[in-house]
Amino acid sequence: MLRAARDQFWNKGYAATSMDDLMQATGLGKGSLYGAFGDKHQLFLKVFDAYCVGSVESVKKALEGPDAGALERLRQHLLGTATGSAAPANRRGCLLSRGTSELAAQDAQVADRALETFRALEDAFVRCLEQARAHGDLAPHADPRKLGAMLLAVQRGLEAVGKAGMDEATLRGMVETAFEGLPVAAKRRR
Amino acid sequence: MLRAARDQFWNKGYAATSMDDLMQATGLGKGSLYGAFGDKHQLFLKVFDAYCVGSVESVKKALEGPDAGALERLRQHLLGTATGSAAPANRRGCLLSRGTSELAAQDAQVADRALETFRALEDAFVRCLEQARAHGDLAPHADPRKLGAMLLAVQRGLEAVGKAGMDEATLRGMVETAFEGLPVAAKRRR
DNA sequence: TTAGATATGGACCATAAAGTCCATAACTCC
DNA sequence: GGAGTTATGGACTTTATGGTCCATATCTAA
Repeated sequence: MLRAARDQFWNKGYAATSMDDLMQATGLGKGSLYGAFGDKHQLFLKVFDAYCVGSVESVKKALEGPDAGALERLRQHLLGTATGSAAPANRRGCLLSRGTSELAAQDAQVADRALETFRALEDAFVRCLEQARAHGDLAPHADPRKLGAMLLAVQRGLEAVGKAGMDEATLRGMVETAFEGLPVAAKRRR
Repeated sequence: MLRAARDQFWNKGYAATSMDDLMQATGLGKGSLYGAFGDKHQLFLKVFDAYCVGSVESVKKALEGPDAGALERLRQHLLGTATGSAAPANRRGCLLSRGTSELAAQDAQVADRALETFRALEDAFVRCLEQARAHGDLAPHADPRKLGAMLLAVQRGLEAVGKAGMDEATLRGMVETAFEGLPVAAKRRR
């Protein structure tokens, strides 16, 4: 039920989604919607929050695993974002981006929730990079925090340019290039 | 006059901006607006297009110069984006991002214009990186195209997370980290 | 000055919006 | 099964919206 509302906001944006759209999408009457959520804005917050929770959860799940494959997991995850952001099917992009872009400037609740989510995504990246460093895939002097933040920027950038229709190869190339810049452990000469 | 309309769209978004807002902002009557632009959508396209032209132009201007300082110019430019995206004053972000996020999925004209603009920005970065390579600030094997694309992703990412209120230090750190990953010319030992 | 053309403002219209309200339906618990 | 309570749908109200239309103002050119 929240999923139907989410899809409406996701496809059309907040301002362009009317309560009638939401009624039709959810199959609920007006009284029920207002009774359960208060108003459009609160309903959006509920939906947005659920989306943020789900996003962070799924990223964490995708990145968790042993130290050995950590760097490769992260790489594959970002390549997946690239492919996903480019797919014409997925033209609506990401609700986190869309909601932030449309509302954050004038809605502190949305901005706060978005910031928290970005930080959580960054943290997930950072943890993965720490594992990679521990395993020796990353140089000992590498700074997982800074690298994680940088990769978050890349990921959000993929989203942004993907929505304009940038081709998949370019998006994947962005990820590859960012990864090529990571400080790898010095190769031992023997 | 277009500037007033632009600021409305910029501050409130496309759907949330009413023709009354535009009338009030521009000081024009309804007949004039419709007579001159057709409708709200066409007016937005005009505004959006002007914004894209202006953005590309100003980036090109900021990056142009001799080979010697090219890499540093690019670095400073991106650091400027970081600071600008973080500034609470500039909370509305960038109209290119906002418009793309809100409309690109359902409006091919906006998507096309945005894509063209992203490509132009990338090109400007690429040219700058070519200069840097020619001057020896970048390794001979560096691929300016791929690096430029990656930096574009970083830049758009700054925008995205900045709108959520991410702090300036983190944003600038993202840029610094991305630059630390660029392939520099091997240091000569003598 | 003036006839023709064009630009302008705002009254006006039909529609769609967010939100209220209430008669009824569906549950709960004895 | 029935009294009391809560959830539900949708008619309704008010306001705002995008867009049309036209009387008037302003310009142009001879």
